[in-house]
Amino acid sequence: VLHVDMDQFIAAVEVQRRPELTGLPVVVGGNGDPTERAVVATASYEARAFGVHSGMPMKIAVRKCPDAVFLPSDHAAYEEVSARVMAALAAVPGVKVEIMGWDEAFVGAVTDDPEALARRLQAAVFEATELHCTVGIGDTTVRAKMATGFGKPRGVYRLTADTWLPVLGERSTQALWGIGTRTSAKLAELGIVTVADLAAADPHLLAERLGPTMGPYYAGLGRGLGRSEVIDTPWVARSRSRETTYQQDLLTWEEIERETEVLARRVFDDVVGDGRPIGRVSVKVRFKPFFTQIKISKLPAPTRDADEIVAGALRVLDKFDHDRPVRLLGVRAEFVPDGSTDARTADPGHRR
DNA sequence: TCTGGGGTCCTAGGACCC
DNA sequence: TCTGGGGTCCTAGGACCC
Repeated sequence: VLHVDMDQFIAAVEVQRRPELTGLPVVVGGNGDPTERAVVATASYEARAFGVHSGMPMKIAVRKCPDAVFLPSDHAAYEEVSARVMAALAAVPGVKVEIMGWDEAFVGAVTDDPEALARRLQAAVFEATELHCTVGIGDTTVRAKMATGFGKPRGVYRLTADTWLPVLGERSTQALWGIGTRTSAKLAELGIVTVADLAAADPHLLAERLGPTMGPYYAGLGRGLGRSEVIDTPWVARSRSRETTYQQDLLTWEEIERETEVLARRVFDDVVGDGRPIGRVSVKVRFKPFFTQIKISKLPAPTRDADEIVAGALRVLDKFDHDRPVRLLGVRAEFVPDGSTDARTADPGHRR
């Protein structure tokens, strides 16, 4: 299993089409206006030196680095480059490609020389895009994914069953793919702090404290265990959603209903081409100052009709408090589940 | 200090039925 | 009048990822 991850993807795309930005602090996020409610999608290395990082509110970023170049996030541009990256990978003979996001993919192959294959993948991506990537190698998706971090930038790195603990054993469990701050804190309460601790933990205890599926999964994660096959069948989306943070809080219920309808129609536009019916609709409301609730409801019957999706969203919306300022609204439509299960589902925690 | 947008899956509890 | 055990469906909330 190889994990291909583009280096500084968004910043690299932006600098590539504006070479005059080379060497400058560049911050991409929102619509490029750092006075608005938005967060940083990517900061160039030069901007990072000022303490700017992705996820940071743009308002904070401009305070830390007032001279940075602020650019709007341009999804269409990143998608176009991403498609070329994925096509270049898929064109390498003898590989399977599993796309994991705009800028990363697993590549499966049978080879005696995975490092040589990794270099071939890097060359193929560079030829197609003139952009650089890093390749991690492992015998599971977890080992390959974790290896990538050690190869950045432009490198190749391999993790094996033998090197997993020597390399990662002393790191915090939070370094692992699929363990964030919450789970890391829960594990710490059990005395499990490092990857080595987790590797040695009792799966039964973890099942008791973290759930019958996730507990044993985390125990395996500590040892680098995971899926060893790359699945190249196209991903079938479970849902589509649209959400908006308003620059000014919405204050009247009429306005909140109007905006919910706008979002619901946008979701309809996204799903109409798919052909599959919608079975459930959910609405997300973020109240002032930052309290978020999601409510969901099954539709009376599966539908492909715009008005029924809108009506469903408005029925769900009506269950929220009517008299509080709203800073975000979201609408999600779920396709009717089709019963057949994707093998990726056997790999809990991430998108599989 | 102010916290985006788009996704996936797991867990737990209540309602309801036999 | 007070009550077990098992199962399914539904929704809310949580956690994580890119």
